[in-house]
Amino acid sequence: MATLRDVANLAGVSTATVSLALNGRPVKAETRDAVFEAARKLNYVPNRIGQMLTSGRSNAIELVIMNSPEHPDIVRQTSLYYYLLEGVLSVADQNGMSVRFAAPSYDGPDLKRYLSELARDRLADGAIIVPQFRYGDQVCQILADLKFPFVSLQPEGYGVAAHCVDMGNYEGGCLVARFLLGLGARRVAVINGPANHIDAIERERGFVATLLEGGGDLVGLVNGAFTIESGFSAMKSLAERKLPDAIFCGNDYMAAGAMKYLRSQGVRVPHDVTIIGYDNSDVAKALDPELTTVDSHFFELGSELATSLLSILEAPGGASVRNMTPKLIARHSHLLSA
Amino acid sequence: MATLRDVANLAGVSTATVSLALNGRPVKAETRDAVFEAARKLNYVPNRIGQMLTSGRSNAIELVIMNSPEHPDIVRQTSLYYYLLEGVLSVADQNGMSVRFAAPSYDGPDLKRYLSELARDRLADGAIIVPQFRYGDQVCQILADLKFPFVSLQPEGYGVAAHCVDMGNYEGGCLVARFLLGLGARRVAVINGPANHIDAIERERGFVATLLEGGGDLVGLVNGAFTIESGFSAMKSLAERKLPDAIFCGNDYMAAGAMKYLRSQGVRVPHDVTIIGYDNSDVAKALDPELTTVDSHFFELGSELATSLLSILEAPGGASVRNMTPKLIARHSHLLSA
DNA sequence: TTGAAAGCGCTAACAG
DNA sequence: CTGTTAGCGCTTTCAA
Repeated sequence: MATLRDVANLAGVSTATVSLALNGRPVKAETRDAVFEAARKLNYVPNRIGQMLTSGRSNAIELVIMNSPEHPDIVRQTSLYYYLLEGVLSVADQNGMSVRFAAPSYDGPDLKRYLSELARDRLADGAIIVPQFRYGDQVCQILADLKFPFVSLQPEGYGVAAHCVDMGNYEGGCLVARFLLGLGARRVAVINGPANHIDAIERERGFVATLLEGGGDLVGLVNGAFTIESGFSAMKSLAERKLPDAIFCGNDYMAAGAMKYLRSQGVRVPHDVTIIGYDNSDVAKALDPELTTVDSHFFELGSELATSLLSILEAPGGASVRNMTPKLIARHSHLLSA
Repeated sequence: MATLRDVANLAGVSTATVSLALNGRPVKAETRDAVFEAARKLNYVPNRIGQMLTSGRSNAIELVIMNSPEHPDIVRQTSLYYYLLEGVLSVADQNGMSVRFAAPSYDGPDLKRYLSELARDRLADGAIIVPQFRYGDQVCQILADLKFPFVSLQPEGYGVAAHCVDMGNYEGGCLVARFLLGLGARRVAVINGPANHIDAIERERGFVATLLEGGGDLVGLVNGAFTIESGFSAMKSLAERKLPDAIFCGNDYMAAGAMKYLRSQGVRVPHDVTIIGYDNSDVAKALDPELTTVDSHFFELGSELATSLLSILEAPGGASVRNMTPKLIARHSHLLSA
């Protein structure tokens, strides 16, 4: 593998000159040409490790998607984060940064070690944290104490003051409530995700506040696990009482489960009851009727997180919030008011 | 940030001794204790960049999921690769390796540059390639020429002799054909993915060979794009002729689209026609009726790829194939024979 | 405009 | 068992 020294020898100049030339610094034109020619001949590609050591930067960012031991399946079963990853990747790519990926779990001492190494082993210049659960502030706190640059996907004021991107779950909940009220729904139930999942909490808060304010009644509330099966059982337990006008499900998977249970009981969607999902995931379009849901724009979320992190790396310190706006996607799982 | 030298100073020994002690090499017990104590006090975490530079290894592997400019959506819209990524991550983690992620496109000169840098910039010790499309051999060829260690997710004998993990698409196709024949199906159609997608080709080859051998007839064949919409249109064009007994769809998304079209026409699944999907993706379980499909075990595929790569890094050279076995998941989108 | 030399943090070869 | 020394590949003063 050719090194800078090889190029220097071939071009008949010093390594310092090669470095200058290759990095576009002022060098006599002929010298520059000779250097480039030599580099080309040798198929020279700079050893990034060498560059890192001198520059002290790794030009990499780490995407950290936290997992809960209580709900190990959420990440694996809801592949939304793939889109987020793609969004991060696109921005990183454009800025010559590479992306590392990790998905540690909240429990045990391993986490502390992981974070401590993340912050100090110099493999990444900064991190994007997806806390998911309430205990996310532990993570942010540790990173903040270590003065390691990071952005977190969470609403403002959850624990540590830091840089965050708020995906707009509260607003999304409001959106759904307003939509249902507009449809004429009055008696409404919620099948939500885990009670300690940040997104679930926020969606519910926004939804319930807007619903009650608008004169609707919350007539049922069950927590599931963001999975199809849990949506099915949640719907089952909800159906023990009189069916509401509409059911807001914390994500599309649970909506799919709920619809499955209803169909098994001969209840028609949307004819007998309206179902609303959340996430605009793959399943939303696959269901029949297609699911009315909320799109959080996960790809754009990823790019926003990456953009935000890059600007923090440029100008460290402070705290900030960027608010993303979810969008309601009206499809066929709701009925217009009579 | 504490360095080795700081630890050495505090412990009153040389940096070499600290290095030995920290790496579990023979050192007098008291010395070792002193070193660990000093390291702990300083919150010392080894700078990986320094380690890399001396060892020449980065302890990272790069997961490369190739994209086609013709079908830019496949990766973004079928999130299966997320599970593969998780599988790679789990093995990497267990072996102290980290994972980088990239998703380059096949077109243009950028690809060559990307590969050339991948192979020479020393940021990754090896790569896992997911070629997806036929032109994948270009990529493997370049990497092989550069003598960069890699494993490719593809069947044996596709281009360059190398290390590959075969996900068993041919066998999966056979599985479906045998299943349908066993059900009594005779007139069968296929809605397949893009004609240049490796997985699609293999699934079809296995399927058609087994079907004809078993006395079935192939009465229709349309290529879609692995998306719901393309499944919908493919089904529409297929339905211009007499409906077959069964339709094998190249993936679950297209099966969802096909089912949607059929339902819109009042055709009942599985009563009037049997639909089989592929991938056992999230949508398979969400559909109603739940989709009979084939599971390729993407998580395990990821771990296998990583395991394979790690062993190549241990003992370079040669070529190998590891065959994975897909599994048919019988659910409710098929009818038992009368 | 260019070269010599130092140094980023670590490991390894060699002496002692 | 431990210290000295050299060196991994690069960038960056500092002189010339």
